Amino acid sequence: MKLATWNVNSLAVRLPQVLAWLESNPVDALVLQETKLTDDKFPQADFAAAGWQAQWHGQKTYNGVALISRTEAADVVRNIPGFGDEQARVIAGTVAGVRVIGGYFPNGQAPDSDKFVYKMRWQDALHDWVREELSRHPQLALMGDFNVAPEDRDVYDPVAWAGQIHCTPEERAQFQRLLALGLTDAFRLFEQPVKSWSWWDYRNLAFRKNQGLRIDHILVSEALKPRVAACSIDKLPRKNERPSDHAPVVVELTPA
DNA sequence: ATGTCACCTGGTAGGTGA
Repeated sequence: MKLATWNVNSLAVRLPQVLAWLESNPVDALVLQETKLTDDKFPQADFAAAGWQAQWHGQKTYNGVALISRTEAADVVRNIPGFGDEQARVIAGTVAGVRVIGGYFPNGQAPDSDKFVYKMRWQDALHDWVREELSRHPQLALMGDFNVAPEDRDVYDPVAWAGQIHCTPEERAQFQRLLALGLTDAFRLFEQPVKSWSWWDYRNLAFRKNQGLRIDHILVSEALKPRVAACSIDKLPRKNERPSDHAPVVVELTPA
């Protein structure tokens, strides 16, 4: 069984790439971020024609998430229950016995901005809700674009990025609070190449120079952790002619 | 090199967010 996450930076632009990637990578579930589509524009028929189920939660212009799966997701939740939010950032569902939560964490813009305050509030709410979800669904994967580089080894230039957005102590503390719920960063369960990133800025020839951050993550619960067989970042789609700025992250699970 | 991309409004450019 395989699960994956990918920030596609506009599903309208990237739909052909997503369908092609799914054909080469037939995962059981894929969560998407930054679909940037209102719900009426979601390309459900295109996924269905390719043999995929889809659940989605979108809005105009910004954000937007989706859960693509081979079998239909059960108990689907959109956004964090009880947390009033205009922004479409969460979709969750149970696929093949695993609770899959896909999140597009707020960017935060800058540590002294209102958007950073929102990022912290959003993460507080997410934390408390994930704790409840874990009690209901021991086998759980929280994955998505976290917009946080958890450690300096997740940053191409940690000195330049020190204290900058994605690297502040507050964001890293929030990441640790999620781990303290009993979640594990699946990527770090394995030896990985140094300078492993999931995002490269479109500017500055960052991908060519491999200047990136690892901000897309798959966190697994204690009950799911023994099943994790592999976890990797697929850089291939970032080499496309018109790529997303993010690469997919994939986790492989042994059968339950 | 702040060297890009995607979206919007409202127009053939400028602003916003990432």
